[in-house]
Amino acid sequence: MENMKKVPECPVEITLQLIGDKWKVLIIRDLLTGTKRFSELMRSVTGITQKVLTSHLRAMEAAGLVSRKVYPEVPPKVEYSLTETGYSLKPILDSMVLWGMQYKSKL
Amino acid sequence: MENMKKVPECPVEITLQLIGDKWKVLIIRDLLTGTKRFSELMRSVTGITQKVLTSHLRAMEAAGLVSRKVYPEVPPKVEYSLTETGYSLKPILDSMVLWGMQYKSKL
DNA sequence: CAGCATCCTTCAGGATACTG
DNA sequence: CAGTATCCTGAAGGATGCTG
Repeated sequence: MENMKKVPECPVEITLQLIGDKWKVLIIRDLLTGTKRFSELMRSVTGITQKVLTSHLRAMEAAGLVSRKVYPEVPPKVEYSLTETGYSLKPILDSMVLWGMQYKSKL
Repeated sequence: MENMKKVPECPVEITLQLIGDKWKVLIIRDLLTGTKRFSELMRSVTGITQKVLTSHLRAMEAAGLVSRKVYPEVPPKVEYSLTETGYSLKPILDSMVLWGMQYKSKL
């Protein structure tokens, strides 16, 4: 059973496995400001397609970072929000924002 | 001239453009502990190939994150280290390490 | 509205061989 | 040792159409 490489020893690699992806970071950034509907995310995450947004939301849901709430209405309404674990990523995002601003000012 | 999307407005996207890549994060992590030779990086960045390591180092050099020092010897000796800008990424890496550890302990 | 199903393209990254 | 040069594959992601 050498296929248990799902859990790397190194902490950074764990983090990368969960959010080491451009789209995921952008989705989390937008969810940090509060609950969003699917269509809102489609608009706020510039350039993402339905398929990609869906698959990433599913993956993050499975990882316990995002929760999905379906309202049994017509037309359908689905809201996504960060779980406590997902929200705990905020420090990482914050430092990325801070660094990005500093880097930009040096250009 | 709509091809000027090289500099996104959003700080997070700037950061992602420079280190939004699994390999780059791992390379930076290893350089944070000090100057490394090419072969040392090949070993410490588990699983990376020569070509990929080279291309990422070049990109990070161009971005001003990494400096490359060539010693005119035989056999060749090349050392890579973080620039001040590159080192300033440490808080991001630190928060990723911290988060990774916390997430792991919840599994 | 919030998706799922398909098909198709692209290119990051891997494998291999060669060199100053 | 530290690369460069090719070739090649897979899978991430884009485009489009359909539906509960």
